[in-house]
Amino acid sequence: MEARHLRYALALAEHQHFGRAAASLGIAQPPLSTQIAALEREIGERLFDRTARGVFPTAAGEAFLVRARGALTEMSRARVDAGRAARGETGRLRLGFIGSALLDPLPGVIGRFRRTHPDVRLTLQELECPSAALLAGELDVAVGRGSPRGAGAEDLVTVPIGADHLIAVVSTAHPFAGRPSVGIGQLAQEPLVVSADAASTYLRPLFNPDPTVLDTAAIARDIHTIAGLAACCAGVGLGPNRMRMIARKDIWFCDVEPRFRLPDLRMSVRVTDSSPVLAAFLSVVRQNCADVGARLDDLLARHPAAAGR
Amino acid sequence: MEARHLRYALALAEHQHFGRAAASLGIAQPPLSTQIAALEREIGERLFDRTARGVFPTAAGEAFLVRARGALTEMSRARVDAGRAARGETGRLRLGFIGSALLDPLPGVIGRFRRTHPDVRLTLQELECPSAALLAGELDVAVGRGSPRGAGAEDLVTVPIGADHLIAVVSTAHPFAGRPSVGIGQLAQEPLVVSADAASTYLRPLFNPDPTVLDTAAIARDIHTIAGLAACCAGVGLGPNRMRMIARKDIWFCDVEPRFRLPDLRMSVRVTDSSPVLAAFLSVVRQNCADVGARLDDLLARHPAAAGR
DNA sequence: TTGCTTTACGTCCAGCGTAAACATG
DNA sequence: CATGTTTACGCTGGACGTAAAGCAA
Repeated sequence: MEARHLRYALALAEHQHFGRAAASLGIAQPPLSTQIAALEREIGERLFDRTARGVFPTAAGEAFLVRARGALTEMSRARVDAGRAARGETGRLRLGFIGSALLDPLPGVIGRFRRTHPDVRLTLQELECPSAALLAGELDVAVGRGSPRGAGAEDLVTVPIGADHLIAVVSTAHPFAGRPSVGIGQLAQEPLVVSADAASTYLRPLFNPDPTVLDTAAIARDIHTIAGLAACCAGVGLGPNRMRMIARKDIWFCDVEPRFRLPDLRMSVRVTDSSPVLAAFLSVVRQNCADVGARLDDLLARHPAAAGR
Repeated sequence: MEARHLRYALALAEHQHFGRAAASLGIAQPPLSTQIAALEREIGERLFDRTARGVFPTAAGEAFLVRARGALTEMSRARVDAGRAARGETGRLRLGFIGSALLDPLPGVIGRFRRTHPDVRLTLQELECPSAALLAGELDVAVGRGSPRGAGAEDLVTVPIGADHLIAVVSTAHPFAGRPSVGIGQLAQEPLVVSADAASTYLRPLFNPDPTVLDTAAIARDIHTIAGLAACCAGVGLGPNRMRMIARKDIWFCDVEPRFRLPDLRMSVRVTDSSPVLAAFLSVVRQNCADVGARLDDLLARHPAAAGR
């Protein structure tokens, strides 16, 4: 049984007339007759009653036609669904990110992606180390800080998706409140509140030649906790400029002088991942984050394993 | 797109290898390759990734395969459903009957039919005049008494499906209680309870030469009411022998001497009705009611309009 | 007779098989 | 080089068209 037989049977049922049905199919009457006969022979039952007043489906024919319609519908859906999947309009994307990414680039990117790709199942997960989950195959996109390390890292491409610099946050009751900026020297006199990796790595050069002040800093898991501890007058919080998005009335933000650049927020994906959903997501990222497109294309072109793209 | 393309794509996805998939399909490798290529060209998307480690569906391919499976399932169901419908295993049968038919032939027939044809939607309806509803096209089978009249009656075939004779029913407090039989002469002395058509037609010869005793009889719509009125000592109920199936403790049944045969219970169907469900039902009736088969065959053979059977 | 379906038969395309060429690790 | 896929090409089955033959009203 071929799809042709189904189409012919449906046309015949619709027109109730071999001649008109054949015309609607763009073929002559006799072939239609032989094809219907062949179908009936294969099914083993008469599907149509040929009467003087027209051609009508038998009980078997009625039952057959219902399924025939279903089968042809599935076939047209197969075509449509394949196209949608190829364009990344359906499917699944697992995105892992560090919490602070939710403040700046992610809301715009994710919001736009959800609007333009409403039928993609988007899994969002806040993680301490998204790139590890990406390497483990639990994610499709990781947004974190620094470059991924570990086995398989050579199969990842990583692009910066947003630069940022250090600012300070204090309670409105703190002497710094109301000041647009503070100097690094002043900071070194204060008890500090920073994130764990900031304390251990990228903030240390800031306090050269004596980075030991960081060893006594309070440690917070995310920037909301930094702001909260600062609000408690537990110390001066240090974090990225995008922390200003936090709208608490009991805190005050100061620029840090001189401006100190923080490690870029970076997005990683597997180069071996040829998922159209990922491609669609990257395309949205390109539109939202300046300069990402060219860097991404460059990296992908250079990468030896980027065959399937 | 033809069903062949779906079968080939599914085989390829299953075996992840052109050669083995082709072998499983009973064709050589190159035709499979060309057919898959043709399918991909028609869909407009690559459906399979050909890698060194095997052939794997792309995202578009995955989406396509889901629908392809669905379409082929529908096609095999089309075949199965057509066969089942042709054998009368599915479909609908509307049966109308007079209440008293529920006592004798219908329980056996309907019970057997439901067991052997559980997927047929059987509509059962108690009616005063089932044959009228059959003529009106509201029924497929009518079980009633006497022969159908009216426009279109020549397109019906009617066979007797059970003979019966008259018995009397009285209260256990009635003088007749305990007697195996009563004579017709004794009945004429008593107040009677009969059905409407019995009073007006087929019971009148019983009381010749003076059928006027029936004019004062109480009229009941069904045999349960006859028995109930008899139980109230409202009179002597007259009805068919199958009335003995009624299991009330406050009534007593007597044969009527001499035995008086009642009009046969008859089953009517439209000769123009070629529904397989009806054929299956008639086949059950044949098995349950002796002699019906031969009579039915005879009537159908003689009928000029019985072409489609 | 008329209108419609089926049968008969010739034609041509398309799907298949064989053989060779081409990619890829 | 070995394995597997694609391209090339001849062949054949079957789907189509035309013409003629049933068939029912």
